[in-house]
Amino acid sequence: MPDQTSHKPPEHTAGGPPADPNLRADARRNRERVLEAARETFAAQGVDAPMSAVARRAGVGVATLYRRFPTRSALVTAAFTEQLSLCASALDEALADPDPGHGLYTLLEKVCTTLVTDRGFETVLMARFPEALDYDKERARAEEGLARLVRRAREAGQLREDFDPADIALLLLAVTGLAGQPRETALAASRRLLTYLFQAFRPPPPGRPAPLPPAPPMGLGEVHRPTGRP
Amino acid sequence: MPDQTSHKPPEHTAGGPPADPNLRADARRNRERVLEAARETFAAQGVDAPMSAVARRAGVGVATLYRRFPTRSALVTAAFTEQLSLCASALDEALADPDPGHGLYTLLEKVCTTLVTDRGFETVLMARFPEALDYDKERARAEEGLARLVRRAREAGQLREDFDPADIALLLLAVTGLAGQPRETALAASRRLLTYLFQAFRPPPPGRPAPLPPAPPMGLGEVHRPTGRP
DNA sequence: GGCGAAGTGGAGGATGTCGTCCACTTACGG
DNA sequence: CCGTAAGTGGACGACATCCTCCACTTCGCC
Repeated sequence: MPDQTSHKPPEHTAGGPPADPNLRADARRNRERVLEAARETFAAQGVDAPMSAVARRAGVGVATLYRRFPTRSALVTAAFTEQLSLCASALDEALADPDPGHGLYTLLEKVCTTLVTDRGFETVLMARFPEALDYDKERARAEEGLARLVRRAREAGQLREDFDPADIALLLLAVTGLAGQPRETALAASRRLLTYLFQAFRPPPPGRPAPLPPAPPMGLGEVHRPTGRP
Repeated sequence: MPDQTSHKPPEHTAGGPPADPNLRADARRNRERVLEAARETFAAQGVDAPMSAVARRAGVGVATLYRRFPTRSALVTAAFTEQLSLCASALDEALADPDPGHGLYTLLEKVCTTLVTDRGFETVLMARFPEALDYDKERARAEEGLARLVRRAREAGQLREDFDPADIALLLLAVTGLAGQPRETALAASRRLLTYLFQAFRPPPPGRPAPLPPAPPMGLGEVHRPTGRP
C-alpha cells in the first residue's frame, strides 16, 4: 500500500457536518444527540443557555460536550450547519429560477422561515460568531450570489432602481426582530412583513416618485456583533 | 406663609420622573446619577449588564443602587420613563395632526428613532418588564390612541383597507431587530425600513390586487417576553 | 456647633456557570 | 473472550453576579 503513517489530511475542516468518520460508534451517536439537544435548548432559551442544560437534555455529561465542542461558538456553529447549507442550496435554486423576482422571493421566504423557527440561527447567519472560519468563504459566496440575483431581478424590472443589496440584510435583520414571538405568531408576522416589503421593493408606479433615504452600509458579513462585556 | 404641612399631592404618579421630593438633596442627586449611568450602561452592554457596572459608572456603591431600585426591572423601567412619556406626547401630537397619515408617520419615525438610539428601550416599550405596573394603563391608552389614529388614516384613504393595527407592532418589532447595529447604521436602516413599509401601507393602485397574508395576533402589550431560565 | 436620622460604601455569603481532571466503562480488533 | 485505547460522567476549583447587612459619613434642622 502506498502509505500508512496516520497522515490524515489535517482535519480537513472545522465545525462542519462531516462527523469525523473515524469516531467510535457510540461517540458519533452521542455527538448527534448533543447537536439535537443544542438546537432544542437554544430554541427554547437562546444561545446563551448554560452548556450544562444542553448536556442534560442530551443525556450526556458536560465533559462529553466540551470534548466534542470546545467552545460555545463551536457548538452553536455546528448545531446550525444544516440550516446554513439549506440556505445555501436555496440560494442555488433561486439562481436557477428563470424568474429572478420569484426566485428571490422564494429564497427569502425560506430563509426567514428558518430564522423565525429555529431560534438562535440568526446568531450564526448574521456573523455573530466570527470563529466560524470556513463560513467566511461560504458567506462571500452567498453575498456574491445574492448580489447577482438582485442585479438580475432589477434588470428584469422586478425591483425598483434604487434597491440596494443591503436591503436584503435590512430585511433579514428586521425579521430577526420578530424571532422572539411564539412560533405561530412569528411565522405569521414574518410572512406578512415579507409581503409588505416585497410590494415596496417593486418598481413604483410612474405617478409616485417616492424617494428612499440612503441605504445603510450593511453587508451580510458586516452586521455588528453585540458587545461582550468590556 | 399660607400653608406648610408637607401635604404635597401624594406622589401624583409612580415610577415616573418625579424623584421623590422629600428625599435628601444628596440622595436625589445620586438617584439621577444612577439613572444616567443606567441608561449609558444599558446602551453599551444591554439591559443585562451587571448592576455593579451601573453602580461603578455612577460612582456609587451597589447598596445605594439597590436601595433606590430594588429590582432590575425597577431600574430599567425608571431609566426609560422619560423616553416613554416622550412617546406618549408624540402620540398626542399625532392625534392632533389634521393629516392622520402624516401624523402616524411622524409618530412612528420618532418612536423608531428612540428605539434604535437608546438601546434597551424596546425592553420597556415592548412589555418585557410586566412589573412596570402603571405602564399598563399608559399602554392601554396608547393602544387605544393608536387604533384611533389608524382608523382615521384608513378612512382618509391613506392606509390600505387590509391594514391592521397589529401591523404597527409588527413594524416596531422589526425595527427592534436593527437596534444591535452601530448608531449611525441603525438610524439609516430604520429610516429606510420605515420608508419602505409606509409605501407598502398605502392603498395599492387599482391595477394590483396584492393580497396580504393574515395579520399576526400581536398587540403592543402582547408581545412575547423572552423566556427566563426554567 | 451639635445631634439624630437619612444616606452611604464595600465586604461577604449565596448562587450559578464555566471548563478541567480523573477514575471508571465500553467498543471492538485480535 | 480479553486487552487496550477511546470514550464517559460527575465532582470540583475558579470566577462572576446577586443582594444584604452593618459600621461609618453626611445632611439639615435646632
